[in-house]
Amino acid sequence: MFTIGEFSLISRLTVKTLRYYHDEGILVPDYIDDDSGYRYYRQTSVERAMIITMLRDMDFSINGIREMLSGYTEDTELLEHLEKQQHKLKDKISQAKTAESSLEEIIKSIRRIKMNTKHINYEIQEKQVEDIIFAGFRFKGKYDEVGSAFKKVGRKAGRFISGNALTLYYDCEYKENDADIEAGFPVSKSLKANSGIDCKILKGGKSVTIVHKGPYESLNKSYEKLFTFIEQKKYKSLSPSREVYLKGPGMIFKGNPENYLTEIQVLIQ
Amino acid sequence: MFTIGEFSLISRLTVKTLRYYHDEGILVPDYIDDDSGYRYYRQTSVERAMIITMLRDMDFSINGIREMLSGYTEDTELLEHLEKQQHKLKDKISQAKTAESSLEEIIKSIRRIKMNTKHINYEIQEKQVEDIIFAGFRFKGKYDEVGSAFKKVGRKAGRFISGNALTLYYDCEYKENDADIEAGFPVSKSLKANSGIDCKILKGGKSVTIVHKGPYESLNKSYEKLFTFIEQKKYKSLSPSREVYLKGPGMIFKGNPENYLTEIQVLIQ
DNA sequence: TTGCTCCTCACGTCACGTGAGGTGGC
DNA sequence: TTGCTCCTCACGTCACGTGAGGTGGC
Repeated sequence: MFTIGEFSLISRLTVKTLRYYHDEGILVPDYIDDDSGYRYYRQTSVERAMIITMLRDMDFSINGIREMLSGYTEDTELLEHLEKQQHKLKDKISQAKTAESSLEEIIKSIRRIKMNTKHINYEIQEKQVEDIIFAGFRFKGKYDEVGSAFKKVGRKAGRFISGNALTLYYDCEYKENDADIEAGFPVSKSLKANSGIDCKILKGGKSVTIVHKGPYESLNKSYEKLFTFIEQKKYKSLSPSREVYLKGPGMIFKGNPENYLTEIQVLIQ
Repeated sequence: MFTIGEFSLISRLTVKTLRYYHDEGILVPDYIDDDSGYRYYRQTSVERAMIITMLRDMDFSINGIREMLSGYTEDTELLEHLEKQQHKLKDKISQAKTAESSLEEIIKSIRRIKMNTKHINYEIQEKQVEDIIFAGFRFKGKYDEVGSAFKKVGRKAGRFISGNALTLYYDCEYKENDADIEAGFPVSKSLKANSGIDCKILKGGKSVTIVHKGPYESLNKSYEKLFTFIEQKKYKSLSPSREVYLKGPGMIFKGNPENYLTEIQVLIQ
């Protein structure tokens, strides 16, 4: 006869679990001391404990186990129980598998962004910007409406998207409410115009650029730097200016705005 | 603005769940009527609801989701969360898989027993019993000690077991306490004698047999029939008699004793 | 005496579900 | 008025875990 502690070590079930199984009547001690209330278990109960553990591993409920171990379930009924449980397990497996693979996708895309934004130069740069095919939605409104514009274009352009989201600002000044904005994505091939979404080639050329780190509210600081530089160099800036969102709120997680990365590009003559 | 019921239809989350997510602060209504307490949701919250659903599908806890959606987790931290969750999911999958395959094994073995016991003849039969290689443990004791004897032999003979458990009764009379019993299994090859477990060839021969259906306590009825028949036929019975357990308490489930099937075999001259 | 094991009882966990009892708008 | 939707509050679920407060044997 083993005390509950010894039996716990043998059966690899916690003392609490053993007491619970006693309460539930699926693993009753072989002897209980009337005075102390101590539970004692025989060697033969080890086997029963192992069977219960096995069934619990198979996700059977305590009630299910009680019924199955009661000894008065017919074979056919027992088979039904087992097959039902097998189905449940199979469902669980396939669910977990799809969840795992979409999680994998998300992890990959975050890693990709991390890789791409690892070796960024935060200085003002003069560089050549390439031509791109651009699918965009142009509207007049507030700056914070670009989010829904991206969604619109995203739905249409879908799998042809070939780079980071970007916006074109056609105004030469800052406008609170009625800004002339085009928001969209570079795409791998020209798409048919559709519900306000237009495709065109954005000509590249010589540009001055800077990568802004931080929330969008502080973008003005980087604009200031950039235009001061352009003025010093006596360049002439061309409209529209562009913002490329290297790292932003993203599709799923908002992220920390302090870590947002936005490249401002101004074409020059 | 949608009422909670409308939003429930759109988001495919129950009203109760939406109220709970409100309480937990992970999906707060966009407007709450002060008088009625009615919750109202905007279109933009649909997306958030979908993200939460996705994360719940991936088995994230409400607290985990709250943290991840708070917007102030760094990328590295976020990646850690996601990878941790991925590990959890992978563990869950592999656990469920092993559970499912052992369940499959059990189902198969029960089906096998069902098949084998489907077309059984319950009449007294005269038939030829074949020679078998038998690994057994012989002891003097009570009938209900055969269980542990089977276990002993089972552990040694393991994968060489090639048929149903059987016992040999060497006494010519019924003994309550000091019965001379050998319990074991037919095996596919002769094993070395070891800790009281002995291997030998059980010679077959002409026999009278009957299949007993029901608990072991009622076996005496079938014995009576069998020996009455032997007497009538003027056969001479040979010792030991055998019991072959076609269907019994089994390795895992006790089953219903009313359905136990035991073949009694008595060799005759 | 001390330390260890055992006991019971009540409450906590997690993500909701289930009602009871009541209100408000069409 | 009726039927429907919404509300809050309290309690239930499932398989234990956590701790408080206490006992008994070495």
